[in-house]
Amino acid sequence: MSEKELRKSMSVFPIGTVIKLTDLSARQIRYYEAQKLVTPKRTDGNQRTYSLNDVDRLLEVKDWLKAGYDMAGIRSIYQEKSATTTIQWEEHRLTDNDVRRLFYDDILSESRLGATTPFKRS
DNA sequence: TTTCTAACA
DNA sequence: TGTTAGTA
Repeated sequence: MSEKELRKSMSVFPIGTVIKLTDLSARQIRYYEAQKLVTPKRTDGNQRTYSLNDVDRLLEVKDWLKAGYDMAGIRSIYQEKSATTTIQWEEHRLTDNDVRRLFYDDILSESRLGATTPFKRS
């Protein structure tokens, strides 16, 4: 893993900063952590500290939600293991972009309708 | 002041 | 998900 990636994985900001960066509520951010969508580190007084990668992941989660995914669906998208190598990380990005491209039209139509119309299969 | 956990009018 | 209570 390059130094640049190490920095992206470095947990540095508190939840307050993440809220501003993602426009998600603290409630949602903590809930997504419980769903294993992000894994912030804990510091001093049990405070959560997020990395750039965590913020990026949260922003992607917002896209999945807009595309109509539910927690279970998003959870299945990222079922990565503890050891995330550089190559696996890159592949993960490509996969995300491909899927996002697939739902591009859906996301646009959702925006036009102004309302969220969840579509899930069983 | 900010964040944390737990719980619910 | 929002929001509130009582802490650290």
